Amino acid sequence: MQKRDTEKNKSKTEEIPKAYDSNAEMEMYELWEQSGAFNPDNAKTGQKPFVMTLPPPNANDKLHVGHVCGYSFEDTMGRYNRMKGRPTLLLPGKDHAGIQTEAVFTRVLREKGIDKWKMGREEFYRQCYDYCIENSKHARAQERRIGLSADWSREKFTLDPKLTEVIYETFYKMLEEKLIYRGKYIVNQCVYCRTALANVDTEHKEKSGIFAYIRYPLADKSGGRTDKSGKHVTVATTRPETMLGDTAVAVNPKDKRYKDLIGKQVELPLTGRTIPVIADREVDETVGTGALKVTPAHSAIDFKIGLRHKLAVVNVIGADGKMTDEAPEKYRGMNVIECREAVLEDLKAGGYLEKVEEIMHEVLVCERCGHDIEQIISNQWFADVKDLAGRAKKALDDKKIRIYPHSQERVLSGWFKNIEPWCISRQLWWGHRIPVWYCGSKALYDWLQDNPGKTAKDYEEVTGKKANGCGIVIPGANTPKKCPKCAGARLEPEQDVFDTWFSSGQWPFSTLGGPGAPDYETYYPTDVMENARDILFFWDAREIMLGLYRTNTLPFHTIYLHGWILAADGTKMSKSRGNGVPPEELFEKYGSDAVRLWFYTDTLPGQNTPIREEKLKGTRNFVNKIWNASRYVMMQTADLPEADRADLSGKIAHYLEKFESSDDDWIVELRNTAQTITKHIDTFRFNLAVEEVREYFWHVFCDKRIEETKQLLQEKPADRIDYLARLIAMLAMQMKLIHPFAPFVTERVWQTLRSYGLLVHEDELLMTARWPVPSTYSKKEAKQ
RNA sequence: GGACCCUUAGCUCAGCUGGUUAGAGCGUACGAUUCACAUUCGUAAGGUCGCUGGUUCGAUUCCAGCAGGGUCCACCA
Repeated sequence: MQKRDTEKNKSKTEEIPKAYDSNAEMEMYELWEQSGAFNPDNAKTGQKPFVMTLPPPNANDKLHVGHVCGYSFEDTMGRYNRMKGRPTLLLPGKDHAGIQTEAVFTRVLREKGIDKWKMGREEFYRQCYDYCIENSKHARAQERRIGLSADWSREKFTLDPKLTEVIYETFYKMLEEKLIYRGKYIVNQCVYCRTALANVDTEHKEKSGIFAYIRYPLADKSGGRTDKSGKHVTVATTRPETMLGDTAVAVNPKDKRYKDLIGKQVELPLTGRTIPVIADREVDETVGTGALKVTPAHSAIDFKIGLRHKLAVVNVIGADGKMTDEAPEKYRGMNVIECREAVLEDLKAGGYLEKVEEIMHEVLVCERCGHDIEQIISNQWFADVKDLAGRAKKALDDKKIRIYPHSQERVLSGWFKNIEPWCISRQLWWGHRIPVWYCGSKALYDWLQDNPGKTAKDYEEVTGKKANGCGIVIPGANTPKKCPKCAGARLEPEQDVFDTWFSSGQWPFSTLGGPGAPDYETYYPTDVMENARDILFFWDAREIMLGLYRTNTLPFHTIYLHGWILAADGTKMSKSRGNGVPPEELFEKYGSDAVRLWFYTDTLPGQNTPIREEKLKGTRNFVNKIWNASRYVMMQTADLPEADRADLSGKIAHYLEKFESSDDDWIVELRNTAQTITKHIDTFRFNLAVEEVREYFWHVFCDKRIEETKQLLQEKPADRIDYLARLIAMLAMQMKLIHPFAPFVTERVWQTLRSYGLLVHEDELLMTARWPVPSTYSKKEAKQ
């Protein structure tokens, strides 16, 4: 009987493979998923939930290494808190990513020879939706592969009807409170994407350009043509074509050179117009010639000067980047580059061009497509977020929200301080349509806004167009039957969509159903927001503001910003460079656990790290070490008769139960290590936690305790069961400590231990096992 | 123009609130290994902790300045 058992167990041990097979990781994932442990509703404790709404990757593409890096940190926090007994919700999702997806899918269509404009909005939307749903499948597989313990039953897409409803409610509320309004301002226009953009959607890029010095001759006293004296004022500009829209020349009032010119008229070459010379304190005497050509329609600073001096506005560049009908006939329809050359040529021919310098300067480009931004005046929807930003700033300054790294707190605070109205409308098809209707027409509404005090009747008289309504705006998702004010039935829907960040800024509560919904009541506010530094302003900032607005609560108390992963040569990974490393390649070569372990040590907050294959080999070796040490320990039990095995199992349980109070030297040492690890996780120092884990497991447990146990077993064979029990208990404890970082290998060890009947009183799954030590640091300490 | 970060061994980086011989991984050199693991083990070499001042009994750690690298913000036409 005893012999048969021995043989049975021996053959069982031989089944344990010699090297850890990371390709079998997904077997463990299936185990977790089937258990229902990802869903916090199944948690049995009454503790406060731990919640993270995971930043949704763009639905239009596969994940890159940066995404799986973020997921690794998110999952570690989730698993740790779940083991601490908190019902844990990691809520996954995908983002429709408005402008970017529209650009990507437009290109996809173009490659197939399909023109988006011919296809039409509805069909485009339908196909783009399918495209995103299809692409999301791939991302979802990658999310599982990295081990993300997310609640898939709650997965969301930003365009889901329920989320849309919540977002619309926010809009209606802000509209009613006049925090959202439609207005005519100078905005950034990407003529390539054909839409207005918020400041944050643009970036500065150094490019070579020209600095043209242009003479504006003094007009004679009658306001007519050139003064015979030949006097002139020279302006310098990088954008000569915009001179066609100039309505003044501004000089600093203190500038002696131009003192006499203030109030006089100068001739604007090529246009037949004359414009005044004005004095404005914002003009910098040291730049260029000290005389600034003022183009209110196409420069933000000029727009402001224009408002101050009530200057006329001449729109010469259209939303499509072509010269408008307000430009002299010759230039109409040209794009800005063509027009620039034509203007320079004509200025030269007329003797107005003094000189042209080649310079390097910063230009605004579209954050998504890289094309030059045009500043134009147009009617857009704006959110006045000044008050919200003030509240957000206060919360930040009061340390109600902590950012890792802390240095970003001041950066974000400064951003809140200098906030400007946020342009939330985009002239795109892909996104949430702004839910308003115009009585009569949008044109009527905008005309009435531009002409305060006027009526629809005035509109008809002035423009010669039919008003067809009273020109009010009617909020609502569905077509209203008639105008509530004038009962008119001619209602024009708004075509613009929301800025993507208006919807993703509501992610922490929109995904939970919004205020009042059961999930919201249970799981809001969330705890930690984890993402990369590059979307701090886009995303975290908006979440704080809109969270405060809609819920009167901060949506989370901590922002953890993981570092960037660069290509091996230290440059940014990018598709165009072709130096990106697909996550799959890393998973296959090293296994998910090894990839995760590398992230924790190298992609620290505020740090950019090149991908290092040697390091991944190192972490893979560590994973294998975990496996082999466990394999050895388990093998020691293989030849035990059943009776001894039961004895062993009981003693292991005893060690585990007494873990917090034991005075056994080895256990005390492990407990201290566990406390250090706990403290590091609680203070978001994942690198130190993993260092501690590795140092202890490899160089203490393996190199010392296992080796010493080998000795003891030889010297005192009678105490064999005791020694083995201690060793196995120590192993099991460490599986718990390592699990948040390397979930797959530790779960497999756990399962193998269980299949040997060695963890009879412990949880079936390691992922729901109890964390072995409490947090010992004080709350105060953690906040510092 | 403003702000932030980085500069520590050949490489990539740790080093929390200042304190005995400054650490890790990888790499290098030499050696071990019929033992759970060659995805192992041992030993060793290798650093004026960017530079210059300051605070201190004592600074890689705090402060100031400088140099180099990186990032972000910004309406220099």
